[in-house]
Amino acid sequence: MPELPEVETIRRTIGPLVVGRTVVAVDVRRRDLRRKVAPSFEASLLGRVIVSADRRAKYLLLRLDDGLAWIVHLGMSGRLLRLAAGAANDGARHEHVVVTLDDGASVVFRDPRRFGLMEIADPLGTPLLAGIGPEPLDRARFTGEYLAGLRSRTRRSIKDVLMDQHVVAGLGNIYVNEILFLSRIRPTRRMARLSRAECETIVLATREIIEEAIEHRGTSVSDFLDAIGRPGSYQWRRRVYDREGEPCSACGHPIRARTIAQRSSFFCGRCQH
DNA sequence: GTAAACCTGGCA
DNA sequence: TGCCAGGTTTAC
Repeated sequence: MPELPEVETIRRTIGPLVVGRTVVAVDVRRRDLRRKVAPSFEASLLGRVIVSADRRAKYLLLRLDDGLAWIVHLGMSGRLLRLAAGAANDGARHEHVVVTLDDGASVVFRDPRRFGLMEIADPLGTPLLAGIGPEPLDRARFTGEYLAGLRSRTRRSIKDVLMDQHVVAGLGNIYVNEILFLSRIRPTRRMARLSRAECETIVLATREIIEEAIEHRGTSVSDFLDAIGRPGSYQWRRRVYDREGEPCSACGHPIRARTIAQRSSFFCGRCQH
């Protein structure tokens, strides 16, 4: 489900509802997520005050009053939702972790596929966040010069490179497809064969797409909902993702689909070179 | 590099 | 029944 804009949307919706609250109960119903939830998880979270809600790449960081953070990755199908005190939640499945706060509300981690993960750790020390590339909206670090510097000795496609979290943080399949369409560059193009100007174009397109997607509170192509159950609206602005056969918004040529870097990819064969 | 793995649900 | 899905990791 979630790439950077969706995680950012979760952060913005859940932050004001949990910051300042104390954790009064922690219920881990299933530990076997993508990585096993540590035995110390409950004790590390219980009694702590949530002091801020931050995001790094696709990770949500709920910082605690002891300097550690409750770090959550939503994987493909994960959701973090806030249930008000006494809210009916009958028959809900796949709710693997429930954290109750001192106002009676709870934060629920629901993840049918269990590709998500969570831990309590120092964000500066955890291997989870080590080596992640610059945030795409960081104008100082994610630049055309930076991208151009990655061109030498790699045979990787630009799509593969942009989805690599070590290169740039938080981009996934939907937004990389959109970014390359806006850049007019085919997802199959070899990184090494991009011009410096094309690297600049990609950086600008990334910023534009990601800012626009955050403004629209993410993409709900099947089931993404924010922490209070609202869908995003970026799916109505998509130009290529999951639009195989539909006319290109720029030239009318049908959008093509093929697998690139192990993921379904969509592009206009006329506009993108 | 690419393929398969993790796991469940939805849809043709 | 089979294929696909917003992600990441591991193994040829």
